[in-house]
Amino acid sequence: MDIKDYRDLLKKENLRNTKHRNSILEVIEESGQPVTAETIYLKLKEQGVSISLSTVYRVLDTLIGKNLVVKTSVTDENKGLYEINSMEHKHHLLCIKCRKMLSVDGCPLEEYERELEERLGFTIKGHKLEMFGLCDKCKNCDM
Amino acid sequence: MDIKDYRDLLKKENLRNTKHRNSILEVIEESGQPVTAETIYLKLKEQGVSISLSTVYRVLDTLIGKNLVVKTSVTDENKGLYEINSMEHKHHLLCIKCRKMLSVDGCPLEEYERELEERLGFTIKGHKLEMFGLCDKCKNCDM
DNA sequence: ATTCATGCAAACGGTTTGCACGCAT
DNA sequence: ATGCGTGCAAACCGTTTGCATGAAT
Repeated sequence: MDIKDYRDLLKKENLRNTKHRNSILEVIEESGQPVTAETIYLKLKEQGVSISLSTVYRVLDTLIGKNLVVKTSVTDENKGLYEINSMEHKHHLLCIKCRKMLSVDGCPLEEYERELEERLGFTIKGHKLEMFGLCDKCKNCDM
Repeated sequence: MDIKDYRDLLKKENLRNTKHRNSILEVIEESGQPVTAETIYLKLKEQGVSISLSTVYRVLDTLIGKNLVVKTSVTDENKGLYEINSMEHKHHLLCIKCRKMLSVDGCPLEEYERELEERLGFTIKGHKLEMFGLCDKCKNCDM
């Protein structure tokens, strides 16, 4: 089933159905949080998939080109973070201790942006909001 | 006066008062928007200041260490963006056409964050909000 | 059979670092 | 006189690219 999962998705975008594209989509999807190219690469290696880092980057580029994946942000070490493009408007919550990242649906900014547009003569097309702090677990332990 | 401007600021932080530190602070401050290391470097060259790019980076690191400067974000080309640490809570508006960046004071997120904290058991320590769109000028011209 | 995907190694570009010299204290 | 700041070149690291090979259609 690994190999069939994303076949239709890829076909719809006129992309060839390759093992790598499938496994990369799978890794991103099931990790449930934004991941770096390196993470994808390592997870695949771990699963015994033979792949090169440049392929990961190329597949990511391809998938981004078809809007199946989005590069949502960048880690402290300047590594790009990628996730499935759910098309839903999401924001992120990063735990500064365990580095886990949560996605949050919904958005409190519509009114604010409308007010800013009026005040500044700017037309706002989008935004990116990242919050950071301590997650449930980390805030209750001392190390 | 170039040389005296930031002397006290530097002294207060136990930093030696050097020409480069002064001019870098000056360039960042008077540019009034987040700037890259390269921009700083080029502006200084333009002004006839002899400096190397690595010094720019080192001075930036030093100033960040003393909280005089903050690295607020990253350009599309992965260049870091630096600005004076005004200590005020600010957000940014980037014009996707002319690439000008505006800073906006104030923040509409307090309540939202409190609500999220309650809902998710997360303690939110901070956030970063970037908005993008078309500025006053750009939205009225076609090219 | 043709076109596109992949691996490898080399290139790239922003940033960092080691070392010798120079300047602020 | 001392220690910190600086320039230069080389290293570093995430990402991209050229080229030859392999797989999907």
